[in-house]
Amino acid sequence: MNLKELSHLLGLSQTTVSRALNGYPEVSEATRARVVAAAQKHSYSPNTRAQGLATGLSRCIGHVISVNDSGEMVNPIFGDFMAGAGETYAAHGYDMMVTRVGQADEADIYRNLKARGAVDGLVVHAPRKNDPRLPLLTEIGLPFVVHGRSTGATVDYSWLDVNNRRAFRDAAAYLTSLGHRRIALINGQEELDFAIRRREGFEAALAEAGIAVDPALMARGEMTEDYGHACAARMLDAQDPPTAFLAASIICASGVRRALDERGLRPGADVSIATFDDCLSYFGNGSTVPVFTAMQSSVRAAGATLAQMLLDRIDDPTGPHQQTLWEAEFVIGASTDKVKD
Amino acid sequence: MNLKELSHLLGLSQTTVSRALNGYPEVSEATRARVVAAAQKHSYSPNTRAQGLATGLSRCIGHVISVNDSGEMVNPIFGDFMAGAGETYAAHGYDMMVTRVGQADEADIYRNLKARGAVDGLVVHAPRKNDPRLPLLTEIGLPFVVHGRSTGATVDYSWLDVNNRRAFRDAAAYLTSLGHRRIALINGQEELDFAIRRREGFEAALAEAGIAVDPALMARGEMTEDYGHACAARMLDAQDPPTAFLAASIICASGVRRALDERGLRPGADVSIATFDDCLSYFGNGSTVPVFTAMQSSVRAAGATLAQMLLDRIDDPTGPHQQTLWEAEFVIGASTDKVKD
DNA sequence: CAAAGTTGTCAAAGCGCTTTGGAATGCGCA
DNA sequence: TGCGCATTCCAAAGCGCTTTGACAACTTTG
Repeated sequence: MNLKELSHLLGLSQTTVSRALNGYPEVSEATRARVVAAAQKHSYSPNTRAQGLATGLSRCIGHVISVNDSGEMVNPIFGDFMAGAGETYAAHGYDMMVTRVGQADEADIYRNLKARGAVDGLVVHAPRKNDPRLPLLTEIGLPFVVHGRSTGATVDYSWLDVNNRRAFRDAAAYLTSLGHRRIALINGQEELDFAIRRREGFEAALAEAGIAVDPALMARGEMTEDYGHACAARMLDAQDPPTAFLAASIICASGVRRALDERGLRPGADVSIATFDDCLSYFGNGSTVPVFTAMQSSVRAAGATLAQMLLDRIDDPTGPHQQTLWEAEFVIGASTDKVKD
Repeated sequence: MNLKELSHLLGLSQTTVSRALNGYPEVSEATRARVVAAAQKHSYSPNTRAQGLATGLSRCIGHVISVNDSGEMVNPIFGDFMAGAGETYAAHGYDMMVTRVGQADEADIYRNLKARGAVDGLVVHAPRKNDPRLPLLTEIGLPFVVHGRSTGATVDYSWLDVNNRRAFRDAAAYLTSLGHRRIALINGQEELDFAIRRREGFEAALAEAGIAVDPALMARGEMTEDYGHACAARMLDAQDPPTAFLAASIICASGVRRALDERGLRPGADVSIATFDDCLSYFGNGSTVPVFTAMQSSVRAAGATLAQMLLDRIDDPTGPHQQTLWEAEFVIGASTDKVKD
């Protein structure tokens, strides 16, 4: 069923039917009602591609997930982010496209997305320091918003970020206030901007407490459960082990916890763990009392909000950039306690 | 840059340029080389929508993720599955579209996807028993493949599934062989077909060992960490607690483990845990020796294979259906041991 | 009652591509 | 020289939609 057939059926022109369906005022309400009913009855929906060709818009948003060439790590927050963003898109009649890309051909992919007119805009995930994507996208004129920020960016851009520096500073300060002085940071990959900020926050808190940073207590890497476990195991088995851990994600933290359990150490009572919590739907932080002391911020909410920011930007590509900083909520759970001596 | 401009630049007709780029034989190699070079230089890529309109194909695959209306659970395997599928799509020049859908308007969404010509085919996730989507998609003529199977389906269809029944039968049998007789099943939602099969396998193994099933030791629900923890906590605190657990996913299992830890019980030595493992990239099952005794099957590989099956099907929509059953690999880890008495 | 404005509708152009059905060109061969 | 046959290229139609500009058919106004 297409426009032509439908308009024939109704004895109207394609113009009128199109206008009736798209809410233009030049068509009488009686006609509109008749058209809408017929469209419903014959389950007519305009062909996406034809509509896009005619309007010059794709009504589609791109999400480029970069897969680093070495590992084949998929970001665990991806699903929840998409669920949040998808809600917003659906409400505005947008589709959502996902493109996988290695880092080698990164620029090509973005250029291609633009050249093909495949998307009207896109969300930049996992921004790095001096991320080359921001100037690139600005140059080729593809509207975008960034989940996070990029230190050293030479262009202005829209972003939504969590105050990672503050969150980690506060969490580390909380641990020092409990008397901990051997605090380990199990950080994400420090190519990523948020990980840099987290480290800075961590170091600031230590400095404030007059504690020297110990490189042996700072790890960086892909935030898997196994990574959390391996780092914690190594540190706990070393001489002068940490009495507290600061983990980059609840999945990491769960690996840290496993390392404690293996050694007969109880989280909280023996060794403290604090973690960042993205509020993943499949990995909550306990239902009643929080399992982990955590800095939490919903990645799903971030997805929904960023999607809205992007749609706004597509509506008005020359308007001012929206820049939003969320504070993580700090909750105290069962995994931290005064240092044991 | 579009075809018209490019052909003007080259002093050729649009036809010739289009044919040159699409590898048609009617154009001389010299001309083709010249055209390809120019396209490269001006970074020309055909407009997706125009191309689609002309060919009648979208070169896009849909993935519909159903979000159940109550909870807002996102399937943790989603990211890894998409990463696998995306690789295949990219290699064949296909895009990947994600649509979020509640269960209420499910049929509408699928119909709409077809009517709009938004996708050339799609992957059905999380099939249920007698899943209405299979006859629906067959009726509206949208090629699809199913990740899993649907008991009671009235139509023939292509699928790839893991032998869940066998996997859970074997794992349960392994536990009984270790002397366990109080074995708990922490299952997924039993609306989902795979969960039904798992339960059947579990029950079969118990029957073979002459053990009566105890409803108090069988849970079903969304496979979150918290769910695994809550079920295990409840069962362990009851009188006559289980001596072994069979968990539906490694995330669930990790919740079960937490319940053990809280109670000072050691996995393996005190209480055994076996689990299904989807080989998620961010939640491996230990790097050297497996943490959990597990039935493992890579969901990422499933994504890649299913994508290929779908592309085959789109190529030849009337051909025979491909139906593939994978056996999970059973690995023995540190989380199981002889029953303690 | 003619002129001017409103309202509801339409024919046709155009979005950027593919593809059909020719049409030139060059070549060998009679 | 002239004919047939590849080879190489092209003009134009068409994919399904939106949108411009025009036009009837009615109202309103002076």
